[in-house]
Amino acid sequence: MRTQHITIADVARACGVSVATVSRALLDYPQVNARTRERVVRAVRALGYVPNRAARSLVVRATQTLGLLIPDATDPIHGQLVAGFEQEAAAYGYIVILANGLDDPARERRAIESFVMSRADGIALLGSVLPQREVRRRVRPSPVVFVDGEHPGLAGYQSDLPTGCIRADDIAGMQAVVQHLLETGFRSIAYAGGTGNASDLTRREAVAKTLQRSRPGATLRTYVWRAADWDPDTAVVAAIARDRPDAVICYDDKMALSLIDGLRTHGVRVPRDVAVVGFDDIPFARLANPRLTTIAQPVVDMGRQAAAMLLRAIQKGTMPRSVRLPVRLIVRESTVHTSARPGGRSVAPSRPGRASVRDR
Amino acid sequence: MRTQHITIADVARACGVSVATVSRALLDYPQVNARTRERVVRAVRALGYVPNRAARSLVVRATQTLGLLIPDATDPIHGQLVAGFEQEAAAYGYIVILANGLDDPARERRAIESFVMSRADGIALLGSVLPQREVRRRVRPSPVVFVDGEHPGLAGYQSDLPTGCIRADDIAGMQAVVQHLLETGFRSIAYAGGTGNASDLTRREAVAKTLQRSRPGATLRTYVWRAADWDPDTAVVAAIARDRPDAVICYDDKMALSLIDGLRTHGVRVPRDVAVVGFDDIPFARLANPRLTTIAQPVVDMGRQAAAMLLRAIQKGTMPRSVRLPVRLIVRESTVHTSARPGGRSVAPSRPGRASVRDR
DNA sequence: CTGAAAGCGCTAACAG
DNA sequence: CTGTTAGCGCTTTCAG
Repeated sequence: MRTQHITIADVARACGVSVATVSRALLDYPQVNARTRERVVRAVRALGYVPNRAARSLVVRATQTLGLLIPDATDPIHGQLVAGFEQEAAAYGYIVILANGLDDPARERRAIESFVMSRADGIALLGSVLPQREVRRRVRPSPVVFVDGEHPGLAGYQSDLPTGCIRADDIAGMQAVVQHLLETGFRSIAYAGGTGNASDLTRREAVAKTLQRSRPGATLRTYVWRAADWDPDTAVVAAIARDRPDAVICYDDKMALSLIDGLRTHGVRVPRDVAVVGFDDIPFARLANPRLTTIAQPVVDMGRQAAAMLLRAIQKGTMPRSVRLPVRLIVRESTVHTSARPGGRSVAPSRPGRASVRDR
Repeated sequence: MRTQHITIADVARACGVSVATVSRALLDYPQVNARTRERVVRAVRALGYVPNRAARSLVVRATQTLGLLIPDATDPIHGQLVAGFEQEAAAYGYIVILANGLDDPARERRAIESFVMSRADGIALLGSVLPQREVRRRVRPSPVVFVDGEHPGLAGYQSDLPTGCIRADDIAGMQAVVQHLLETGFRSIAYAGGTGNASDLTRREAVAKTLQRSRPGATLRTYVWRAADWDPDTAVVAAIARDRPDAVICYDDKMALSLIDGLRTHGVRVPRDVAVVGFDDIPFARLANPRLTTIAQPVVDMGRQAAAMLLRAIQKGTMPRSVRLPVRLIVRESTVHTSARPGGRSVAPSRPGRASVRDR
């Protein structure tokens, strides 16, 4: 345990050259003699030398490190983004330091400060609950990318900064959902959400607007789900079981699956009695029974793109423009009447909306 | 973008003291004059100074960093471990660098080397596919913790190193499952797995042994699932639909849920025609329809413990002993005949095994 | 209580 | 092609 780490000086001594030569050999400088390099490489292996990144980054003023903040690693959707991000970063020799913000501004500030202490060359924030300008100020001069910023002030997605923001096009997604539901013949459509963050507000608003466009004067009944992730909000479930709207659009898949489970306990059948829609297309959406109609966000890709944007910003010194990524409506059983026979096949909706796919 | 970072020298200059004093003030040395400290703190805030961790760790020979390798952030079970690990690390002021090994030895070696370059004070490996001694050698002198090591040589869980290993007690879990199935009246029991890693081999073996103990001579029919995570292995599904074993114990919940979904397509009812058991108790297990009987591992806690063990090893210089954590059998609908009525309630098994709970 | 100075391990001029 | 040397930003003796 108390062994010191091998340093470049040890290697230099071992093969009778200067530390500069060892450094150059390891950095693949072309001017080093092939035989010298060979000796160095051999000594490195023999001694088990591994360069000290801290020392290196101190002099080159770059850490080859990206910081990634996510709300909560427990959520599969965040995990997928992490996977994409880490993959892209690793492909370019960057390491990633990870922090969970838990939707708490204080924790998020601490995480950001930690990234700055680590002098991360770039920082990505998923679901940040802080104002974007505050973040920019804190991390300056490192580039930041916001993925699905959730600061309430961002509701409507109009006020994302012009560069360095990545978003799925929730609004288009919700329009497609509403259109699909209406075309399928559902009349009373409700929304279940309630986190109060930007995307919750935006999604609800998008549903309301789309609904009003086709049926002026209609108001959107909204259920406020207060339970934590995965947990059923029994009050909401009971209310929906009682009200029996034709369809409920949920904030995300987790909520939708919880709701479906809760409704089953109440003896309410989905989609026959109440249709349910989710958001995200987590892997379980298609394994649920009934399989869940949802909006797929390209999450892994968003993670990859976040890293790629940072890498480009680091290299070029200028942050790429913000992007809005397309989502896909995936129609599955939870919004399509199944035949009476248990285990029966799904029936296609009359006319699937544009930009939608039918699954299976 | 091109602004230099503020250094401790800038702060010193700004308040007319030496860098040593600034350093001491920031490190809360008791001997600094209260008024001096005040001036320093003020300057720090005014200038937005954030210490450079690389510089600091170079001199103190500690990085306040933990490395965490997981197979794949996409998997919810791994995400939960990450959450626990990061939480514990953060609570003690450590940052975590994350890498995905993807069950690939080469990637895992690269990740480990990266941790060593970062001079992580401790390293945790989830589902490592490398021999434990090789890993120890590579990371020396840093402490390593193995969580659910998956190197095939570890099958049977006899050969985990005596210190620094964390494992769920899969074997006890499988015994409880088999016992539960037999007591519930299932006779032909099959196993579906096939990753070939340590826990797959061990779980299968545990099932086979337990079965043989109660019915000598019985052989365990095994289905080899070759599809990737989440994807149905259509051949296996078809085979099970044809063979109709009374119950299938799956390697993990993902496989179990895929299987259930596949069987539904074949018109095979779970549990009426075939009962299905998973492993892990991912959040979706209890939202599935039928709700999935499974073995719960304390994953978040395992993450926390992994970090705690490393922290203790860092502090005391000696690694705690390996631990085997208890698991819980959670009996849900997928192994209990439901009433004919759709949406019907579950019926309790005659005598739930020890260490098992009934859910809901 | 504070300052000067010596590194931590490495890279990058600058000489040779 | 290789060696010498001056730092990178910080902590920590050692003197005052």
